[in-house]
Amino acid sequence: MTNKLKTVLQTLADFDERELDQIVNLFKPKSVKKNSILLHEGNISREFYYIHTGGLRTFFISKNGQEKTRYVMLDNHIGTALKSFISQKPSIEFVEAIDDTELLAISHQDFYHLNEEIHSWKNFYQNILERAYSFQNRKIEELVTLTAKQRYEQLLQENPVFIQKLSNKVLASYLDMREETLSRLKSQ
Amino acid sequence: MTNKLKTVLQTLADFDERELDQIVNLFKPKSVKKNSILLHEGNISREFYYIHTGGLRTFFISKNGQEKTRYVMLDNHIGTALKSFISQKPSIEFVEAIDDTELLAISHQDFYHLNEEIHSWKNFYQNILERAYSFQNRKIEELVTLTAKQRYEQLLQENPVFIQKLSNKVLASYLDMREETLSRLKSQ
DNA sequence: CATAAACATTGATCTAGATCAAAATCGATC
DNA sequence: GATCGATTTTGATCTAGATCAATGTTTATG
Repeated sequence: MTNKLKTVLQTLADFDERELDQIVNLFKPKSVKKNSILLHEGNISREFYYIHTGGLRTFFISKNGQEKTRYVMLDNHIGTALKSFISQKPSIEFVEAIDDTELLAISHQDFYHLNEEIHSWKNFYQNILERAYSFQNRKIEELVTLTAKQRYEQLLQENPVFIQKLSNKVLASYLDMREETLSRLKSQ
Repeated sequence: MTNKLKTVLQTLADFDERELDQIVNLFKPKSVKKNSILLHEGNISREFYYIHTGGLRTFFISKNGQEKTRYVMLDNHIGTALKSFISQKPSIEFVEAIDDTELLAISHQDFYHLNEEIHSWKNFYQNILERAYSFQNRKIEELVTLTAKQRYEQLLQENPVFIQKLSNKVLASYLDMREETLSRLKSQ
């Protein structure tokens, strides 16, 4: 499990073997059941995750009670409720397991501590932030230029695994449409 | 003009006086006329701006030819077409002066060079990225949870200067609605 | 200053996707 | 494996905001 994590870390910054060992030792294994909540709205996001198997999603609940999925992490991906993790202020987002999940978690404290201990960790974090920014940049473009159908078809092309692994309910909220609309799009 | 820039820089990271001098010397003054294009779609974003007076916006053009304003910088704010600036790949965004504008610009080369020369510059850049991420995070929340009217009213409350300084055309595209819709909301 | 071009307003109509409602299917638990 | 709750599908209707169109109003340019 930690070997795969090392590979992922190396794609994001230039660590030597000793540094990688030091880093992955700070990632603690965790098993969570489907539908369990790892972070509840109002609490501070204090962990950063690497997903070994299964998956997590972050979502928030709108004024009129609808769940809005912001981000999905599947096998071999990393992430967390980033806004609260950055600011260490209460999160408006939940983090939830969308499946039985095996993951590795590093605490916020250890994460920031690595900034001082390992020079490349700053580059790693910078890289995470740049990617998170670009991801959202694209999401905004999609929201303001594409129809529901186009958003669905683009995901089908670029990330079909999402459509296999997510429930319609979650997938619809990720694509910013109602379940009924997604159901109709699928049956075309 | 450079003194105000120093103040802004200091709110974002911890620089000493010597470092500030070194930094602001890399920012070159520029005067641009209203409606002039500082960055054209397809070109690489090679400058980062501090706006002294006037304002810039970034926008892109959708498949069906509509302008979509992503980001607006007014007096004493900083920014650029960030995605292309980060990746140094061709931009899908334009940068345009929304008014006659006096600004200071630092080149991408100098900007990244400062990463090696001034330790706190990494923190500065990290801070910029965190803010850019959070800004977009919020924008997505607004797009998926608020009505056109609510988005307009929120901006009226939080940033009325935008409503004074932007043309209806630009403001409407910033709020993701048509000019006609904005016009109707304003006259209520 | 005149004239064209860009921008803003107002009204009428249209439509993508939401909402409401009910039936059908799936899946966890005893 | 029967049962209850959650999820998905299907149909009917509604609506926020887009689109289309015409007119009024600023603003740039020779």
